[in-house]
Amino acid sequence: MPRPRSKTRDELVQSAMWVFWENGFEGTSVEDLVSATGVGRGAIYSDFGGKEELFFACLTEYLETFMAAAIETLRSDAEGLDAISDYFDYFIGLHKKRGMPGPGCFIANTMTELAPHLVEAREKIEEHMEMLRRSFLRSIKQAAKKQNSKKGDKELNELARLTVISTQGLWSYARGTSDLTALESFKRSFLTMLEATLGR
Amino acid sequence: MPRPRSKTRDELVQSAMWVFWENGFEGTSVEDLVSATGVGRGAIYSDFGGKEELFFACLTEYLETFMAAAIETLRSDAEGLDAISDYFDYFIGLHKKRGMPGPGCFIANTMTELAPHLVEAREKIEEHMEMLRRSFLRSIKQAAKKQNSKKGDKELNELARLTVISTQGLWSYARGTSDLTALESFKRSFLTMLEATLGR
DNA sequence: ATTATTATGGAACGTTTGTTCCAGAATAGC
DNA sequence: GCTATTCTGGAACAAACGTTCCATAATAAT
Repeated sequence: MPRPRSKTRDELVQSAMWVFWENGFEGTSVEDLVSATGVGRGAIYSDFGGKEELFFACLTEYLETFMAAAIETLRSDAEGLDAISDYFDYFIGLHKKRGMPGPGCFIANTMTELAPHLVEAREKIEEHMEMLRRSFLRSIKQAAKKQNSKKGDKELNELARLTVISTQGLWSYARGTSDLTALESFKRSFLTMLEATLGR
Repeated sequence: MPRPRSKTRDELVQSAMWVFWENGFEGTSVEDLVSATGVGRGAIYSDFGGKEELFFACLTEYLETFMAAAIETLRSDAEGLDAISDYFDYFIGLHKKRGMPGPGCFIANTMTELAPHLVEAREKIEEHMEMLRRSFLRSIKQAAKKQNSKKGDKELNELARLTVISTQGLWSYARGTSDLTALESFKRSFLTMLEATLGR
């Protein structure tokens, strides 16, 4: 008996996600969202309550779909540094598809724009960073074992966090340059560094 | 004969710089600037023409004073990796003084927020990144020589760029965490990695 | 003191912002 | 075909935005 929706809630979130990802929270107006999603203002407010709630729904969607798939590359077939290489390829592939300067990482963008002033955003981001760090740690431990590394647990943990932070830097950098090869070059150098460091 | 200024143009830029640095371009209203600088709206428009022009003046000020001093740490007394360590300390010291979550790096913030959509910002940033890369390269070459590294010029160049990107990641990260020790930990790990990589 | 000159800061501008609201459109069951 | 239900999208809103403008204040020169 209800009138059917032209777009489901999930479809709306997915369309809006790209807009927020590219332009940030402040850089996106509700008008932008309306014209990008093809949905009326009423729908946004009846479904989410406001721009900020929609933004957080998009952030969650990003974590649960896009980012989850990226992390999945760290847990699938490849092992050790090869897995980390796959993680890079996943993001670089996106930028190859979307063109440069690219969208970067939605989480990294939000960290820069909102985290200092919005506790809610900061908590969500810190939680995600922890998950990413643990996934990197797993691959790094595999690599350390394979190389008979003498590094202790504490050092491997620090390397995992360093990988998280450096990686966020790369995705930020991807928003500021037109040079796609810089991303490939970073990946190569970073893996070389990791290998050299573990081989001690 | 003219009425003297309550604040010189340079003082205005310096006050405004901190506001833009903390809150970004979109996140800062002209009202914010007025109350932060203690200057009337008229002054902003007669001196700069508008919000965007003032923003770029602040970006330039940041590069010429704050960032120039940071790069100076790479060229002064310390050599090789010690110089890079000093560069880290310079920024970490700022965050120690200002409190966490910190302001990060004005350039890195602008790269994330404006670079994809504003060519003018992108060019200014790319130019600065090049300068920073060359400065890192100088220190890295010193370190390579000291360690009798077998790395070729191409690899050292890639390491310098990686250092730029990773570092930007750290300053972004500083906006999203309350944990100051994470910055110190990153510095330590990163220098360890650089040393291990060069010693090959 | 008077005048000439220039910065000042608040009033007022038209837009654009995020949000609210509701008449009407669109379907499912009868 | 009619009714009940609920989603739709544009009209309308106050607030905030960036910007313009000008009477006023404040000095330096006369």
